[in-house]
This record gives sequence, C-alpha cells and structure tokens, in this order.
Amino acid sequence: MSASTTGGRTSEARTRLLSTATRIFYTEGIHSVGVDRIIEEAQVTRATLYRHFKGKEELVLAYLLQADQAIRGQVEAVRAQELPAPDTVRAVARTITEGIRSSGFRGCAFLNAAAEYPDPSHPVHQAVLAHRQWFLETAVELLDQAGCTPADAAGRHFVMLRDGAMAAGCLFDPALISETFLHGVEGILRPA
Amino acid sequence: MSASTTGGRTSEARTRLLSTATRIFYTEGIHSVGVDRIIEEAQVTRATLYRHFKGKEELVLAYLLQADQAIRGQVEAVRAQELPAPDTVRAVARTITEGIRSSGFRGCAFLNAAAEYPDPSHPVHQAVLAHRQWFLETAVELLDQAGCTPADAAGRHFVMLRDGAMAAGCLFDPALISETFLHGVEGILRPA
DNA sequence: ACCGAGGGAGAACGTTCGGTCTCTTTTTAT
DNA sequence: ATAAAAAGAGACCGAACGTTCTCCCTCGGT
Repeated sequence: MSASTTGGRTSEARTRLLSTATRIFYTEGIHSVGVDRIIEEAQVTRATLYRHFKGKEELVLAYLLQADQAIRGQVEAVRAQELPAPDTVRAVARTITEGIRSSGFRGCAFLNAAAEYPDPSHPVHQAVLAHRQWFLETAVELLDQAGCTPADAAGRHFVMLRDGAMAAGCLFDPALISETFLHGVEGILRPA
Repeated sequence: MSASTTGGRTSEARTRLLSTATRIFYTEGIHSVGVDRIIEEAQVTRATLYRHFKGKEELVLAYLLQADQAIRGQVEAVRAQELPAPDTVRAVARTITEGIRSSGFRGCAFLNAAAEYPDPSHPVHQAVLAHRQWFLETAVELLDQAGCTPADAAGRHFVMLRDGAMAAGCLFDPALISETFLHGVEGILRPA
C-alpha cells in the first residue's frame, strides 16, 4: 500500500498520531483531552502510541517541536526573499496576521501551553521558553537590520505586540486585531 | 467564634473556599487541579463545597467574577483621583506593571482561562469575553479623554500591548516587560 | 425548647485518566 | 527463509476525577 520505507522515526502511524495530536491539542487544549481521544481519531491503537512516545508528555513536546519548526520555517522563507530590512519585518508581521485571520486560529500554541503548564521547571514550559527566546532574538536581529535603535527595545516591543495580537486574535475580531497589530508595527519601524 | 451573622452568601466557609480556589486556579491552572485539592487546602468538606456551588464550573466562574471585580476596583480607584486624562492612562498602566512585577504573578487570569476553555459557547469563555469587552471599552474611553484620535484604534492598541505584557510577564524578565509596556503606552499617548 | 441551616466526616458512585500488558498479524530487512 | 520490528486488538491496572449520599454535631433565631 505504501511506497516509502517504514523507517522507525517516520512511520506512518507516528505521523498520523502527531498530526492528530497537534490538531486536537491546539484546538481544544492539552489537559482537557485524553490519550483515548487521540488514539481514536488517529485510528491507532494504544500500544502504538506508547511505542513511539514514552507518554502523553512526550507527545505534547513533539507537538510543540513541530509548531516551533513550522514557525521557524515561515521566518526563514521570508528572510530568503532578501527584501529590504524593514520590508522583511513587515512580511513577518503579515504572516502573523495571516495566521490570525485564518479559520481555526486558536491563539499562540506556546502561550496556550504556558497557561496550562505554569511550573517553570516543567519540560513543556521550558520548551515554550526556548521557542520564545529564539523568537525574541530573531525579532531583535530583524529590527536591528531595519535600523531601529535601540534594537533590543524595538525587538521586545515587537514581540509584545505580537503576543497581544496572538492572544486576542481568537477573542475579538481578527481583522481589527490584524489592523491594530500592523499599525503598531509601523510605529516601531518609524524613526522616533 | 464569629461575630457576624451566618447569612448564606457570605459564610466563612464559602469565603475560605473561594479564596483558596482563586489562589490555586491562578497559580496552577484550572483543569489540572481537582476539587479534592481545593477542599483540602480550604479545610472544608466536600459537602460544603457542593452546598455553596453547583459544581466545579460554578467555582471557576466565581473565581473569575472575583478577579473581574478586583480589576474594576483598581481602575475605579485610579479614576477617582481625577488626574489629568493622560496621567490617568499612565496610572492605569502603572498598576498593570505593578501586578506584573509582583511576586506570584502568573499572567492574566482571563487569558489563562481562555486558553483552557477554547469553546466560545462555554460559560467560562464567555465570562472572559465579557470582562475583555468592558476593559476595551474602558481603555477607549480613557484614551479618548486623553485626546487620542481615533480613540478606538488607540484603545485597541493599548489593550494589545497590555495583553502582550501580561502574557509575557511570567515568561520573561518582569522588569523589562514593564519598561517595554510603559514605553509603548507613551507612544500611544504621544500625538502622531 | 425547638427547628432548620451550616458545617464536618467520610463512604460510595460511575467515569475517565495515563499507562502496561499479552497475543496475533503484517511488514520489512537480511 | 527467517528474524526483528511495527502495528492492531483489547483486557487490565490503580489512581484520580467530579459528584452524591448518609449521619451527626453545632449553632442562631423564634
């Protein structure tokens, strides 16, 4: 039936499991869904889940890792265009608003996860922190190249606006949120 | 032992119950703590909980109602000072940063609750929406009085910054978050 | 003196949770 | 051809979940 090899890490059942977990965790939260829900919708048996993941927590971490890589990919794709620096910032902001306006948008996967795992020492919480550190560094770098000074403050300002937009994007009119966000980003880009 | 009457709604056991629930829900999340934890720390029996609340959900709603009233009280206290309009905005912003910098800060109770109750039709989610609507209206009103035009956009901008600051306040250095937030608010206040 | 509400103590309910187990079948690699 | 790995099917575990229940004691108001 399948043409590709079934090499351990990229098994088809594992893929189905992870994409199902991603969808359900993102749209319904983490603590409120059990593994039974996931194995049922992934059409996988219980044993298969625990063959690929040590437990639910590892599945959650894999979900966040996947989300992290997706976002990094988006940013890399924008950078590869080699636009003028301010336009690169604008393009990244636009991809964010596209996410907010897309159907099924449920906020930032990482902010949502942090709300469910408040303990800073928990692996899930730390995965959130790691992603956010990368994003902040990236924002500072992009705004520095765009000539914003001090770039640190500008980067933090950008991230703060993004966090607000992502958090509110599923609690208010996404179009208005996007407009407000883009306007705020122009404010950061504009020389003081 | 107690001097006041034991009139239904303000019973001492109920108060202990609600303040305990508030503390635990805020610091540890909602889905991840069971009623057993709450009744144990509140030193109340199971029957007492269900005499005062129909179930856990009603306890969650009472927790959010209490948080809502606390925040409204803060804003009212600032307004009562009758400062010049821009200073009123600054004072509200400062109370927000004081929250962020206070020990035990765990983000916005409402954003956290929304992350755990994504279903828009759920009573808890709706309580979050109601609180946010009030806050947005208040922000627009204050910024309008401060001479910001258009006040709608300014209010949305203010709320977005606040959301970002509250969300990130427990994921990054609170002092830097506060500084960034206050700086952003000055940007909103400053005439374009 | 009395009655009813509030509260304490704790057993019990059925359900769901995350996780482990055995057994069989299919698939892939050598 | 054969052994190892992957997957399906499903029983099973102890624990925790939210909820309801009975029983008893202590008050406060009439």
